[in-house]
Amino acid sequence: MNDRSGRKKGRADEPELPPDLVAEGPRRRILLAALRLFAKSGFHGASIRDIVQIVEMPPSAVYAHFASKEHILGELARAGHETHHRALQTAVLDGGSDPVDQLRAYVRANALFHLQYPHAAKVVNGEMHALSGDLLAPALAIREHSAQLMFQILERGARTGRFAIAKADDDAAAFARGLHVTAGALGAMTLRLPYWFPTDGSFARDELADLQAELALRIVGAQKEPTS
Amino acid sequence: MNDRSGRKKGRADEPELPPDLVAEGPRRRILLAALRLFAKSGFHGASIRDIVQIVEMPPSAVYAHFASKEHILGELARAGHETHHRALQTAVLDGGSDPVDQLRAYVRANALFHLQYPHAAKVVNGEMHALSGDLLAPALAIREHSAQLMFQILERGARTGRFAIAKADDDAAAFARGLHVTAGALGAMTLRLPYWFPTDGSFARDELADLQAELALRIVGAQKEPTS
Amino acid sequence: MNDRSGRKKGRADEPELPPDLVAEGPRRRILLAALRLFAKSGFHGASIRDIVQIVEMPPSAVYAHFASKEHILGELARAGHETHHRALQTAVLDGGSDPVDQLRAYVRANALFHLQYPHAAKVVNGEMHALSGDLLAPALAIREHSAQLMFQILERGARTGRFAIAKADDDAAAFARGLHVTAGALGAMTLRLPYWFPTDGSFARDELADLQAELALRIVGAQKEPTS
Amino acid sequence: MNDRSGRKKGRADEPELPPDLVAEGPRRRILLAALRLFAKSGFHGASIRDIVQIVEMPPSAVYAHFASKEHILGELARAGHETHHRALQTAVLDGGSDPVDQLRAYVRANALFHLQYPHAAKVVNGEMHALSGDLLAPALAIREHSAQLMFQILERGARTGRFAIAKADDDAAAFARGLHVTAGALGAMTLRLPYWFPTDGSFARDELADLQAELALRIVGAQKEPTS
DNA sequence: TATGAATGAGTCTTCATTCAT
DNA sequence: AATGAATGAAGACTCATTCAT
Repeated sequence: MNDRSGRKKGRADEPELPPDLVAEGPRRRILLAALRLFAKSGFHGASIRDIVQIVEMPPSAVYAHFASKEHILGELARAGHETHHRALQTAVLDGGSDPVDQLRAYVRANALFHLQYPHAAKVVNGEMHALSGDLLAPALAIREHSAQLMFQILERGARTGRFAIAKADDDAAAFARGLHVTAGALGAMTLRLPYWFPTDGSFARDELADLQAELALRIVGAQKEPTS
Repeated sequence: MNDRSGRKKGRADEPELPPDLVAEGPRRRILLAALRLFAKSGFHGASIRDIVQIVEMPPSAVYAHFASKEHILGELARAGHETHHRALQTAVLDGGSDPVDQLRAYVRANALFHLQYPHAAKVVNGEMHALSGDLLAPALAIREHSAQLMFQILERGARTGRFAIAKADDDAAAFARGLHVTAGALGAMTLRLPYWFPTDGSFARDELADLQAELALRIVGAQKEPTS
Repeated sequence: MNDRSGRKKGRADEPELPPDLVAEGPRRRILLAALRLFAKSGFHGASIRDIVQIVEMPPSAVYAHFASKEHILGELARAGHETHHRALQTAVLDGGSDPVDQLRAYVRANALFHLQYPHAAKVVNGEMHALSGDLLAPALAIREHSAQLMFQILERGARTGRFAIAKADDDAAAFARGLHVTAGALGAMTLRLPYWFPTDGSFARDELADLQAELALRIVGAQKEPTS
Repeated sequence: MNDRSGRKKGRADEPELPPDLVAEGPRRRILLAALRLFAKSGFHGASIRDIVQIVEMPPSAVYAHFASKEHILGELARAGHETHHRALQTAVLDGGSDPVDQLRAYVRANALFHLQYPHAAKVVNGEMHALSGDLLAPALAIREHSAQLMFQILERGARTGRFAIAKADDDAAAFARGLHVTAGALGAMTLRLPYWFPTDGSFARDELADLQAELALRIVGAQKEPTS
């Protein structure tokens, strides 16, 4: 309850770095500065000098901690993806076996991640084009897992009749496309949160997450009760 | 109905530049190359040299047509916003007076824009941070109009009982927040299209737009019939 | 007496281009614009584009009249030197045979040139470093003539006892050095006029020229009457 | 007393950089190279590449020491003005209370500065047009002080009858103009020294300074003895 | 004469990175 | 770990000039 330091955010002392990022001292400060700058100006729009100006180091000091600028982004991307994925997986596993509950849990957790780590979310989703090779691969792998998790929930929900996935036509391929579009909408809805949600406290994060979960259930056409 | 001649796009000869961009000859080729590069690598990630390598000009030739690299982006952003807004407005005006029809028209038009001009959509939504001053202002103004248009549809639909906007709580402020979240979800769903929809022809654009419109109606809780 | 157009100068319609510059139409306008810009920013500080922006031509149009930017300066320098030299020579020839009268005439003419063509004077004296070869040579030749003219006046004045040229020591070499310093001071005094004299009309050119002539006589230690 | 060892200057090892310029190592070498080039070709006529070619650095190395090319000129201009002003002020303060002595001291010091730092003098007087804002202001302020110092000497000398300032007419305004012209001539005479004085040793600096001081006394019409 | 577009060399400056200490 | 200086490549952009029309 002690809040005497928060300068910009309504909630003080809240970490902006995903917890899967284990770093302390200068290394942590570099990562934090880079995260903010990459989120605001993009990877190519933020220079090493911009970063060290915030952290008050000489540019060369960065290279005692990171092999290259790209490695900084790589670390942020990896940790961001891991924290994100862990949050989703934990939530779903805790969410019971009903696809409706699972989806609600997934969307809530997804939203809360994007609300708590908006900078990381922006970087993770918008700056991957600057990554390549070994720095890109692990993030992409995790991302794929998260997508699969959502697909499985949707598929199971649809198969069991808990969801009424939208489809324009009637055949199996059309169903797959409906699944795709639905997953796309669910992901997009949450992914864009960091770009518009106000940080002035007018929105409670929990409420926002609840609202997005409710919308998610509408999107999939969730039935109120299991159809048996 | 089978079109396999296009090299990159499912449909050949389809313009990638928004029609509000009036340009011919070298100027048009510069804009097109810049559009693609900005969409792929971001404004700061694409150099003038990258652009002219595609267009096969010396770097200095660009400056016979644009005052600066930022002006290229500015022109793309302006035209992109204008074409986008025109599409939305026309669709809504043609959509009748029922908020359900209006929303369907809005979302369909929005989706079709993002499907037809995916590069422009990416640039317009992801590279505005590189713009400032007189180059930024017109785009922002148009963007605000488009947002207002959506809000008016939502508000009217909610007021007339055609929509059942989600809300966590019950008071007026909660309703406003619900409106906000709903608008956010509707916008996000479409805005993310260019990042995942396959260009191999497996999706018909029309079907995709229809599916998103259907999802939109679910999101707002559209009632099947006017309540009179 | 008709003055209804002067925008910047107290005296309207006064030419800034030395009369030895025979040019009309676009060629003249180019020379005028270049003269002003070279005087203000120096040869290297004024670009062809700066020039044509004033004259409202495309840059290429310049090359119908001048072989190169350096040729523009060359023409200004040549004509400036010629007009200058002609003014000095005429004045001295009209000035009678008394060295005192000759010096007065020389200085007056010199001052009037610098007051009437201040831009040309600045360029002629400050931008010669940008000239070389055939463009430099004629100007240097004329300059040498003007210097010789002054030296002859001084020498004759000293020899005839009309002047008491300052000298620190007493031998012949010291006298030559005194001549040198005296000539340097006389030239400098006038040459700097364009850098400080006010164009608001607070100084009458004639008065200024008279004052400098009076100073010149002091500098050479002119005797009131011929010593017989 | 014969010194013919110097390669370029009559006197070897003589610094060209004004002492108010505190700099060592590469920074000093950059300033020195820039000073010479600016003096020869003007600010816009000397490129960073010209400079680093002399100093044997890559162009980027310059920016470890100076924020911009204009900052190099700014530093030269500031230090040049300061050294110049200090020399004048010291000389006048040491010169006694008689305006004649003060003027002699002022002119001697002024001349010696221009003879010892001819490159700095050229730059300080000929390249200020390339400076603006915070780089220009300090130099202009100092310059104003130097001018005021001279004016005060002249005014006091005229008031006390030690000087007979030339004037064409007789009223107070004419006297002010006479003062102006006189000051202009005194300044010009010295200012032009670097453009003509031979560095081959044929002129002793002291003699040159003395000769200019003598001319100065003539210019102001100095009376041999105090009038009372 | 005039022009719109183009051109290659050059402008100043910043980049990520390295190196000696 | 840290640093101050350095570095070569690249950044955006401007230059004087040319060329086809």
